[in-house]
Amino acid sequence: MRERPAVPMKSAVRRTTLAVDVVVLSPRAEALAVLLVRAPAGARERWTLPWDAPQADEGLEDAAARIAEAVLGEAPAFFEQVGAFSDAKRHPGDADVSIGIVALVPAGVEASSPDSGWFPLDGLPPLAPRHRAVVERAAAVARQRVDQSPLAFRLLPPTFTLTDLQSVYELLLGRRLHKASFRRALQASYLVEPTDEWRSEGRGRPAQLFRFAPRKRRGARRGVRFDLFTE
Amino acid sequence: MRERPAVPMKSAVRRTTLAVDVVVLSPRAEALAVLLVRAPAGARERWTLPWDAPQADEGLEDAAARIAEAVLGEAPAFFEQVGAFSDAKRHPGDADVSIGIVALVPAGVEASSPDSGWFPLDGLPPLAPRHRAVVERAAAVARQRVDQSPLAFRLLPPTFTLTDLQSVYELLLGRRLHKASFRRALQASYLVEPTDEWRSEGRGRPAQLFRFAPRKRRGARRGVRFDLFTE
DNA sequence: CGAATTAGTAACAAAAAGCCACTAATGTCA
DNA sequence: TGACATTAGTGGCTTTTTGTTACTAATTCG
Repeated sequence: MRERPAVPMKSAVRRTTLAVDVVVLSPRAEALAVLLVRAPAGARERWTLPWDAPQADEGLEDAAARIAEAVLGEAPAFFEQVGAFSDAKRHPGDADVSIGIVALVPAGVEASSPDSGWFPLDGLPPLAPRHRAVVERAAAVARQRVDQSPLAFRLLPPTFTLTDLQSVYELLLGRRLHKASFRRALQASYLVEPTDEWRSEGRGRPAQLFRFAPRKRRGARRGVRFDLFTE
Repeated sequence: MRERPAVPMKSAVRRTTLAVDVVVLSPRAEALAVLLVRAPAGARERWTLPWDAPQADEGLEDAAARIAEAVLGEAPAFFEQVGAFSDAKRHPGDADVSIGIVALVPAGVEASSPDSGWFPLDGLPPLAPRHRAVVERAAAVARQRVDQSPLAFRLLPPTFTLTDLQSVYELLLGRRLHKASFRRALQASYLVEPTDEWRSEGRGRPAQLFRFAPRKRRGARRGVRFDLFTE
């Protein structure tokens, strides 16, 4: 009856070129910043995301770790895929498909490569169109996940003040939060514990340092929230 | 100092084989179900996810639409990437990398291909290991996104009762919800509007039919919720 | 007709979040 | 040295949201 099978699963798999594009995010100078590397001479744009083709039998996250480590000197502690990008948008290596991966690095970590730099998300230099799309998606994913995953703690050193933590949340969410409410919610969550150290930052009362130490898992049996839709 | 450049972006892009694996989800018999197709004779497992290699210059979502349409007769209205899978886990076509894409179709839509069937998520037949991973990830993504995106409405016909809608939420969330709270939250969200039709389903009072018609965008200026962490 | 069944809502109680104002501990500088 | 500016941290009141119970409404079944 049918001229061809309804379920076309037998077509030969085409060979395509694949790239892993890494978006390393970190708070720099009161803004979320992306780590870019200088493009080789002759490239159309002067800066690109760190990227490479995955090696044989190398997982995508492993490839991302290797690529980020080459620029930073050490691998970030957090990675997450943000999507596969295959549209016609130009890639610096002309890869057919890019896997975008976001990595988070604490404030203060410096890149080991001199051919790299941190650029605030709202002040990026010209990038290949595909890289621009990957960065935008990565930022959107980070903002969307911030209260489903302890992302914010990956953007801070092992100990931090509660004001530091609140600043990271404000950075990701793009709005100011109320100090008392923020601390009350944090208290109820059992996510941090105080150390016995205090940091004096010039003027003002010294702040206690805390560390990320999630202890309990509350049921969180909440009703449905229809007002969180983002699309 | 270093023996090789810190930023290894010049390695030749390897050629890899790529597959798009589609997880079509729909509520069937009080459970979330996946659409599977019969594998060709000689395959190690009798069932697989619908999959294929993307054609030249075909976007990944376009490929997913084509693949799903071949089984269903029409393309689903909703697609979302759930990740790229590259680990050694075996794929039916031995693709190096799979892009997993979840598609949602309303309750009641029938497959046009006789070589296909709906299987509840907790009663799947043996699948290739990579396909099993893709299905698990797709279900996790659907569950995670249900209150950030109007997913639930994609699993229902154009008009539905509020009890239908609540049932879909309960299916996705895996727990019962309170009727009054659910309706109050829905009311406040301006996501649905009543039609002037009513449905009588055997015994009991007839229920009014509603349609998805999002009207307002509330600011949703809420504080941070630390209790929503899922990992 | 009355019991069973499903839809829909009012009203109250409990919990969470927003908000303001306060106290605490430091540095700055006249 | 002592007032003041500055940042940290908290108590407690108000407002909003959510959980819960218990009701009323409209239908079928027998």
